[in-house]
Amino acid sequence: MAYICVAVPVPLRQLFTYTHHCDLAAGVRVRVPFGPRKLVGIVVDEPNKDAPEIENADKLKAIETVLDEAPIIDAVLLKMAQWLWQYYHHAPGEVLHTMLPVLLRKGETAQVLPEERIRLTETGERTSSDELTRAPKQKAFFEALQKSSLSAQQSRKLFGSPAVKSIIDKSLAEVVDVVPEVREQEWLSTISIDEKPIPDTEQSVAIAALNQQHGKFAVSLLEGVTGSGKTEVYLQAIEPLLQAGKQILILVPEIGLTPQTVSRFEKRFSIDVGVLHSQLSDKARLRVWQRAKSGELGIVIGTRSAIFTPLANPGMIIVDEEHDESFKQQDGLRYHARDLAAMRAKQHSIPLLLGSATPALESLNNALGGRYAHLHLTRRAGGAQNTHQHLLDARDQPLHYGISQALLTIMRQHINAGNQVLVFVNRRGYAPALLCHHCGETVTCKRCDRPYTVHKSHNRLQCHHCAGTRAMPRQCEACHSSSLVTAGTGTEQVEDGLASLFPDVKQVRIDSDTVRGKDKLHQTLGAINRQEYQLLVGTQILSKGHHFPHVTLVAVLDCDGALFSADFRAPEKLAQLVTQLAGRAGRASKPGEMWLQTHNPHHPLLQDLVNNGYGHFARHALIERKAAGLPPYISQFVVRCEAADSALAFAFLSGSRNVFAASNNDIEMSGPFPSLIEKRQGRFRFMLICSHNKRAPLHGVLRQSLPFLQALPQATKVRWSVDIDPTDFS
DNA sequence: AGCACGCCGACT
DNA sequence: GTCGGCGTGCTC
Repeated sequence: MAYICVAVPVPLRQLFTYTHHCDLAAGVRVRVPFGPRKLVGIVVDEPNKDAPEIENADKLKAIETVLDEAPIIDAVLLKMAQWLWQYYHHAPGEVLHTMLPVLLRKGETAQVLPEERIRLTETGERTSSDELTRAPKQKAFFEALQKSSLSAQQSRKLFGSPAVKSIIDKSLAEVVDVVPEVREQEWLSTISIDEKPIPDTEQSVAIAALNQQHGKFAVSLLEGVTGSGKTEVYLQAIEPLLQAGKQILILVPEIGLTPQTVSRFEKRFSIDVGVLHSQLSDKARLRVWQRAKSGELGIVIGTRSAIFTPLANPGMIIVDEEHDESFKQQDGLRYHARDLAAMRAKQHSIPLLLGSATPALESLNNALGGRYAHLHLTRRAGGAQNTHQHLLDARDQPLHYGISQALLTIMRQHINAGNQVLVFVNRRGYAPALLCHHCGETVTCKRCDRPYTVHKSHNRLQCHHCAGTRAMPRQCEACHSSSLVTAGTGTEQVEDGLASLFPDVKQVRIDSDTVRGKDKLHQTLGAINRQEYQLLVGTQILSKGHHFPHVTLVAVLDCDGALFSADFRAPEKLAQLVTQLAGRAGRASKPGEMWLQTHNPHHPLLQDLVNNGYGHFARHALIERKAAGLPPYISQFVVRCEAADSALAFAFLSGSRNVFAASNNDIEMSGPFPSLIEKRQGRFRFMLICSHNKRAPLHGVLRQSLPFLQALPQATKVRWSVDIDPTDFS
């Protein structure tokens, strides 16, 4: 009789011991009884400290069924799981759970299932496609079948269900179940290198440096301005690895995973690329997981959670746009995919490549400190000029819909020259608030205590925190005055204003309200690049991965919010946004300019950004972070707590603070204080920030204290969570 | 997180 | 007399 340590998917920071007639390998799934229910757990190797002693072994239950013949999680991923639950102080069962595709969590088989394929029958083989001239769809399908059998699903998608059905009804083809064969390094039989540009000096240096790193752990930061050809470096750096039969894992931001990105890799190498994104069906996701694990796929591209994809022969990991915030999970297991990529690369002894035009301060600090290789691309391809950036003093200027007269004049010049103008507004909707002109009271969402955003097109108010809406009120709720006015400026109002200021100009608004769904966004972007519009108004979406060759002027309407935000990362985020935006505009023949409208034209950070660029700004911001004792020079974690009863949430964090202080009075704490968004969906939110200049003691305190936090009287009545290395304080 | 057990209120 | 409200406690 063997004792087996199992991670069970419950939010408990412990493992459970079961009995079984023989030993089981770590990484195998088992169905186990757990209280009154049955759960799918995963066997782990770690000796369980919380396990009962062998004397009271009679309390142990037996494993009900073993679900896998061989481990479905390899040693490196198991090691990563262990690191995850220790570093993020999370429940082991939940960690392993998040690492697996949904179907495998549910206990579904990890074996590759037979797939429905359609092939010609004997009758079909003897039939000529000329007999189907009157049915073109059927003819096309039939001719495709003459070349090779097809998957049933793909056939229906390509030729339509009726055509497929007719061919089968005519007994020309039949449906058969076939288990797809596993062909490791399948891509080696088809790989060919498509025509590729000759790299410039900087690119060659980067590629050569990366070629030295094969088979060993090394991290490189590729700091390359927008349009300098980072992707070309990725392509040429992975080429020898692919040819050596090594797999490449590429992480991209959520919004950056476009069909164009994928097809660029597919086209260069003529190989299948596995794609993992949030909208994939569970079945499709499992299939990519299987093909990556068996070594069939040469390249896997995916968003954050793709870092958990198993690989048979890993050769390199790439994190593109590594500064992007979407790499940090913001609920549940709050991991950072970039950190995890480093951890994983180390375990596999393979290189990690981080690429960005605007590196995260954390990565830049590692590069400057010599822990990462630092590679630079400073020239835009094709001789394109950098966009010139200027500050525009908006003080005492009359603003028309949030735009100064000076800026309007510049916009008119660019439009008259036949170019496109991009107006960047950091706010959706019409206006961020509706307020009473008489008493100054704002109309607020009662659930969130935040001003409603005015959405004029629907004539409604919308709360951007809880998504609740209400009709536009006629009177002030406080003084019953009927003179309600909008305050501040959102995309919708800018769009309205520009329509009256530039009545002759076609404009389009791009924000999450106007472009719901990827298709709509791509359609709009296509129309923009065909110059169907001269004026573009939009939010953050515009800064992510799309190019606007005809835009020669980028106008940023409000930089001031970020300069005085309670979030110390706000200036860095603004600088990244502005720099990314500048990089999207103009081309060789059409140099662009950017105007940043501000009430603080002498602010040192803005001055630095505009005069010296992001690289300089970021290096300076690092010095400020060091002086102020902020990350990455210190470590942080935050305890968040939310409850309908605000006093209860506050009390839990006060109690937590006392627990931490008792454990180690060296750690610095601030709070508990309300979150930047104090109330969301009817719940009050508070946080307690804990910092220390060394990571180990900080984590030590947390490890010691967690059982006491769990035992606090409020612990079961509130929702609380721990966020290690927080990046978002909203 | 689930799920059962348990102890008080308004109903056929 | 019961059905059901959700507070408390446990899960190898």
